[in-house]
Amino acid sequence: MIDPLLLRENPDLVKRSQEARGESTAFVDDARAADGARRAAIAAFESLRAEQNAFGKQVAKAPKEEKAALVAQAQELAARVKEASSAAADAEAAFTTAVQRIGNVVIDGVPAGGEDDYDVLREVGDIPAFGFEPRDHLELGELLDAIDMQRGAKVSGARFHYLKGVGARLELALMTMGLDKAIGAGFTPLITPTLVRPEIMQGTGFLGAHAEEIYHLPDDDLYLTGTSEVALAGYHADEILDLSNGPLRYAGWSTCYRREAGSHGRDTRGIIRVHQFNKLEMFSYVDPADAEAEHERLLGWQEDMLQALGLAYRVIDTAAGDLGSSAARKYDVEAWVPTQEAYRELTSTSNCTTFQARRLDIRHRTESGKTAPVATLNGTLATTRWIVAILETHQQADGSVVVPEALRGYLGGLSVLEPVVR
RNA sequence: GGAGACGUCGCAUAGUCCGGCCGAGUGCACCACCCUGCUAAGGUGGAGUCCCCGUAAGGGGACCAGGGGUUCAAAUCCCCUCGUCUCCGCCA
Repeated sequence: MIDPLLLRENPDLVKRSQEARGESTAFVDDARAADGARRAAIAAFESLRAEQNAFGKQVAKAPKEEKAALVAQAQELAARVKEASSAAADAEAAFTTAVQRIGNVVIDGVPAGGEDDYDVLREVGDIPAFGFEPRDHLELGELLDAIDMQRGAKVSGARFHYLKGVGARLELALMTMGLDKAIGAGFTPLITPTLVRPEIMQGTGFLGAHAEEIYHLPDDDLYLTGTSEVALAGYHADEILDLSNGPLRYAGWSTCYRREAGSHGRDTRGIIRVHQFNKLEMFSYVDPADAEAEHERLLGWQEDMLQALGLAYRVIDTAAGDLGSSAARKYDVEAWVPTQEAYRELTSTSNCTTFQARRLDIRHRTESGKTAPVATLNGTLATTRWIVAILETHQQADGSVVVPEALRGYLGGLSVLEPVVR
């Protein structure tokens, strides 16, 4: 949720943000009108309530013989209070609905427009060249007996897979390498719940435009998380944090579930787009003044990972229209996937400024002693999908795959993954 | 799955039976000051969160797990939900 004060005092800024996102500026006017109506309704209720409170004290103190008359009077007042109270509650709800239609105010410099309007910030690493026809990750995965899509489909359906043998080890190695990276940077490891309550899913902003992407268990009214961000953001919901010693940083390790509704036919081959995968996610709670610097730090750690794995990649500054409602800026790191001759997203890091924290009621105490919403940021350090880029980038003519040096320690010293003869 | 107990301001608790004098007492912790010849003890005062009006000083409202109800009036009575604990049963 955006800052109601900003809406009141600088609606034009909010409108410009909406325009950059390609969304309606009318939402801003609607929300402002709802804000005015809400405040008027609250004022009306509160003055009536004050009257009732004062009157109630008189009734309590009054001698017996006068009580009956006073109570009769109070009854009438009570009816008016009740009416004003529900009017105020309605106005409050209307305001909340209106303000929640507005996305986070994008940061200056974020390119306007939609999915294809990103800025490329930099390209790093050499695009691999092969003296042979490179195999795609699934062909390699099957040669190595590392990925089994057929059995995944048999057991769970399309877009499910088994990681087997070196495939399973590779994923654990990546995740563990990411975890070590995070721990080195001062993150606290956290293995998170993957089923969460509606209010947490709502609070993190995933029940809006992306609702159809999310698995829901109606019998228990719980949602399966599509990213550990949900549980990591919910972790400190309704709390006042102490940030006087710097940011609170968590590295969440969890399985993620996505319905992939609306992506039928896209990335149907292999493990690029699957319903269930694992992810190691950084999550920071910071003083809003430090948010943009933290964002750069998260991006830096992500790039360290890709560089250590010998992957060619580029960093893009995602356009406003492709941000999602909570983010004010988002950088994606995309690795080169040789057989697709394209960069594909491996990580994403978002600065949600105070937007997410406001909804989840996460605050910190400022130097003046007042409370204020914190800023939240998240960023990926490893996921199942990375296996795609690693296998394809480091493959050799015989179908074997050279293990990047940085990963060998996590694979018991294994330096080459060899095809399995069956 | 069955039975029961409980959920109060950072922590620990009082208040709930008998509704109004309870936004709420006490202890610890905390902050300021005072006192004390020293890492202890004592004294005085302060201190919750959110919202509304106001430039401000200040005023007002809400909040006793959450939601609803009864009532002129609810921490207190009733209902539902969530959570914690204990016992029994069951289980990968």
